[in-house]
Amino acid sequence: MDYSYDEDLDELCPVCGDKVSGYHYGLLTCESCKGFFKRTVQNNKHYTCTESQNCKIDKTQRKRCPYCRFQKCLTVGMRLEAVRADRMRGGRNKFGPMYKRDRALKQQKKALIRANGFKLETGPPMGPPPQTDYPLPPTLHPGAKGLAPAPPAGPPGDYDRGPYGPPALPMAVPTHGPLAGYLYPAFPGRAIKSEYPEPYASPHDPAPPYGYPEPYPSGPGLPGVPELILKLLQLEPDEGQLKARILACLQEPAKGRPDRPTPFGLMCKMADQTLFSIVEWARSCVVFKELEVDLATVAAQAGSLLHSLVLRAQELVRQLHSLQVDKQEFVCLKFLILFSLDVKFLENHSLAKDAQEKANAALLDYTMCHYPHCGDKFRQLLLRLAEVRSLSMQAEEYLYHKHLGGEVPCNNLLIEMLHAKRT
DNA sequence: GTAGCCTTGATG
DNA sequence: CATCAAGGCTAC
Repeated sequence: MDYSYDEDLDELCPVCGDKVSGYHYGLLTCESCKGFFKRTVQNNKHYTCTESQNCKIDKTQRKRCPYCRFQKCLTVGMRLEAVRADRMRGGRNKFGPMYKRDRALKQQKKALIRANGFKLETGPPMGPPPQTDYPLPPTLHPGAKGLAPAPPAGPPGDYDRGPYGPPALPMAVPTHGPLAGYLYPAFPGRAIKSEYPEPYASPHDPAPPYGYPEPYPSGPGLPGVPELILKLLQLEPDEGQLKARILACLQEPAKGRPDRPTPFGLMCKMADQTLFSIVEWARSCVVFKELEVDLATVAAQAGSLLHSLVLRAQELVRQLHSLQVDKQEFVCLKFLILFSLDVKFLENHSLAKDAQEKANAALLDYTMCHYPHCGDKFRQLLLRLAEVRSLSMQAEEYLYHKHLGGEVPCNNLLIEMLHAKRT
């Protein structure tokens, strides 16, 4: 039989990479993941992972870990609400218009790519095909202005919203938390015909801003997530690995210094390991690879007090927590910091400026699309960004001051970078 | 339990 | 009436 959407049939399932058979529970997936998702939700199944909850899910291994498979289903955006509590067959649900828009958008994208000769770049060879053809004009972003396939198609306050306000975004699903929150407790309301019956079909507890167990929650066409954000998400380092590395480093006895490490010494070690990770990330970051920098002399000045820096940093963290920064926003902020335009003698300034503008636009798009009830979020995020920059400059001053006094205990990447900035 | 195929039924 | 995304069935 011929599918009228055969244009989409060459797409691959965002969960396992198998061939897509149509829209199922919110997005294009294969037949097997459709069935798996249905069985899991209908039968209120709870799985456990015997590994570290980040098993690779592909066509050949998808049966090995149902826990991670289901997590991935949620992460890429499959909708619990689309599984019918009353098991009513046939008909259509309220996702119909969303599917229609998504199809239209895909067609539009393809037409544009054909017309402009855009090269479809495939992401790194991991997980399912990311299909993040990121060099797309911003006009293709799911806009905040309605044109687009914004998944929360309905009015604010409907099925996409958890009890605390933030939408049940694919990415906002807590991937480590107990699964209890996501399933219908054995379909308590059999009489309910609706596909979006319980408020607890949405996660109660939005993912903590910085604890992301899943390194690559990729998914083609995550509805409402701008392409740049998808690309950045793919580049995210594995939080677990980073923590383990920092921890291992802290437990290592310092060479040639048998005395007990001071808190400041420990902080330097942590900063060093974190910096390694940031440098790794930056080196792999889109656009950043193309920058050329001519380093200049920076005047040294005396630093300020560590105590006030720590207090300010704590306050900043508190504010970020209360803002409920999600992962999409987090990667955007990181990218914006990387492309701060205050680097002197940056040669291709326009490239950096362009990258920053794109990231700004993506962030604005994203926050307006997903947090429309919180119209101020974009501005709030930028304010925090300014605070991050200010804090980092003062921390740098402080460190340099300590370094000149011979007080920085480790000869490390941190100091190398300080020197690089000041020579 | 998985996954391919079948049946159903609202929608346009 | 055709479409297509739900649920159902069943061989494996």
